[in-house]
Amino acid sequence: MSTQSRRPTRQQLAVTTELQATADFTSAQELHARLRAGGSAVGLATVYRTLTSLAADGEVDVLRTGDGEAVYRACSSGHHHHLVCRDCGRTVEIAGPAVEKWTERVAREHGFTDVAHTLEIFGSCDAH
Amino acid sequence: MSTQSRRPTRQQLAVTTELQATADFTSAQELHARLRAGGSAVGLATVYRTLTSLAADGEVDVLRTGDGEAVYRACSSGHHHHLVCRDCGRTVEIAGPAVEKWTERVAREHGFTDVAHTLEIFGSCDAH
DNA sequence: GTCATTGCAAACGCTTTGCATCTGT
DNA sequence: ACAGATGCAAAGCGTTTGCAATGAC
Repeated sequence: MSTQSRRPTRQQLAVTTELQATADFTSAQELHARLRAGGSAVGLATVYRTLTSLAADGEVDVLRTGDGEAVYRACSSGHHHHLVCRDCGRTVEIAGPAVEKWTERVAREHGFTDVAHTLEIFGSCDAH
Repeated sequence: MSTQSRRPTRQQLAVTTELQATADFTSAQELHARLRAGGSAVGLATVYRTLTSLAADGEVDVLRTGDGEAVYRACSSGHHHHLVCRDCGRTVEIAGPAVEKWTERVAREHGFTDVAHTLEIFGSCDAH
């Protein structure tokens, strides 16, 4: 089902809409509960399938909470990384042009093309 | 059991020793398998309990892989990243002092302490 | 002897999947 | 009509926990 084409169905539209209506990172379970509460019931499996597919196409950001739950958020456009508090889960978006260039260069130096990367920063934020 | 006091037993010693013998982040399962293979069998639950406790006391770093598995590493062991070929799986170890400093600085600027990070670079290597 | 630790297996929570049904085009 | 999406319930996986047995001091 994945790459490049989604949204033919009521369910997928409900998921993407609900996701975009939420600024914060949201778990699949929570999204599912919210949809159900909002009247537009969607199967949990479908929520997972849609989110997985959206993530594969890079249309949403995914990351893992400290206890291993996946949380999703509609991309706020462009490429960026996350600074995540391991205590409270607060996240800050980070842009780092220097890092982008560095990864690109290092990869090329080793003969790699079509370069992509993942970077997450963890710490304890001062709200503690 | 937790805070500040561990290691009275053969099992806990085996876990910490094996962990320190490994530079990279390692999952509980893998550690368990390695211990078993190495002759010093330890129950899986005990491996988990020990790692959790060590992590709680800040004696090991913990983070989550992309698929939600927890991986552990003895603090202060050599740190590096990986450049991974998405076609053949070939992996190159990368050291990037600049990136280390950058993540540290960015995190501090946002009031985060106790900073750790994950970074993986993906691409297609020239062996194709 | 006392109290913490171990090991096993059962329980858990999140996620994925098999399969029959339903939908969109 | 057909390919793909859906829903349910069952299976998977990593992780945690209850509890009796074991081990440390």
